[in-house]
Amino acid sequence: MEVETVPAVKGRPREFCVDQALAQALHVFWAKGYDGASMTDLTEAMGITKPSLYAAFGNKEALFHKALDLYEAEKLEYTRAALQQPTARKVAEYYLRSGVDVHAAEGDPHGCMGLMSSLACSPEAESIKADVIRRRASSQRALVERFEQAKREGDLPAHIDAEGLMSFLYAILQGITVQAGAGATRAELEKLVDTSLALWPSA
Amino acid sequence: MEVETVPAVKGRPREFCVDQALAQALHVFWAKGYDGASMTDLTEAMGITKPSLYAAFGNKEALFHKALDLYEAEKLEYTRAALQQPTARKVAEYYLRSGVDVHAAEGDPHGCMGLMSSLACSPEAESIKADVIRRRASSQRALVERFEQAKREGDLPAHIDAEGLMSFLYAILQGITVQAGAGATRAELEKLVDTSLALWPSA
DNA sequence: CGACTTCCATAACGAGCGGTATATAATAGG
DNA sequence: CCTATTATATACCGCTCGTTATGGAAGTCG
Repeated sequence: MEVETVPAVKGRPREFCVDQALAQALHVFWAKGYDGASMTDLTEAMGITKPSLYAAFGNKEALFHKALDLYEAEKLEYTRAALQQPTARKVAEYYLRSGVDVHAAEGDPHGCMGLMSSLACSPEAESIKADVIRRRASSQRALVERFEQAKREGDLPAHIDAEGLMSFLYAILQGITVQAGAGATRAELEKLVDTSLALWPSA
Repeated sequence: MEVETVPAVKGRPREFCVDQALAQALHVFWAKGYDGASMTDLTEAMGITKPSLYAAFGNKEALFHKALDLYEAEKLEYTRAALQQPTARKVAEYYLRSGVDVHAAEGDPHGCMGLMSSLACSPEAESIKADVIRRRASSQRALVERFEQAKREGDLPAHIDAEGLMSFLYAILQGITVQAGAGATRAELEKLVDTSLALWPSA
């Protein structure tokens, strides 16, 4: 999978890097939300003009979906890595501590891009909401299965409801992202995580 | 404090009820968020024209703040009632069960108006965010004090961090409102509450 | 009955939105 | 060199936004 140094396409070559421009667009969407990010915001941050944007990405909605793909691949990778942890408790701890790392990071916007786009987006953005909710449901399903495996392996009490526990863990994570977006300090978020883990059921 | 049946004002009397119109506006803001609710949405739901709205409420932002006042007074009253419960556990249970009742009610929009307005609002609505966050902070302070009282009264273990527990309870509530807004069923939300309460620290 | 005051209805304002038509510049193949 | 193809740059489109000016309708006061 070598990058072709010679473009082998006919016309004038584009003068910007698509991946880099997409990363800038992600940053804008993350900071301002789908509706709040105007095409002017986006093109200025991406360093390209509107026709270039439309030629390369389609339209605003398509750009957002591609940005969301990048966001999940880069920033939400921890939701997959967490499942590999040996015990349910460690899964939860990995989930929450990584959640704090990602959603209260120094150089990135605070809060969760998916959450802020699943709420509050208003007019035509129903497809955005649906996309985010669909992705979230997939992640939640994996978490339920992981907890049922943990029950079988004995590191979760048998009386625990896996779906309830997943919903619980997800709620904590959502609370983390909400509070991070509202300006909570990292110390406050870590205290929240510590408190949550102190209450986590032990086998 | 009698209602004056004779207006005693000079000009033409207004033809709509301000309180009722505000209630309609609240419903629209709750369902669509600050940015998502257009003046046309609002005036249509309120049954009045734009000049009437501006004369009675000032502008969109002032209308929102008044709607938020009404929302807190009517729908978030439970956050104050919860503090009166005799034990910290009952405070938490009252908080969470009322949260489900309010944010997944039949006739009202699902999710929390304050939360959806504190996230994602975009351009000029910074003052909205600040207002919501300020109100939230006041509620959170009361909860911390209630938990410290509970520690003194012995119905919370002494090693518990009151701020951490408040942040935890708030995160669950925020998770409830997020999941309610995303279409979670009432049964799912109640399962989340049951799981959370099962993990609540006992004295 | 005016005079005055307040409210309602229509229509319009400027600004910003997402999206695009047009013209020009840069590369490839013939 | 010429044509075809693609990217860029400028300017603009129609639309909706929040907000307001204007004219008339509906009241109280003298």
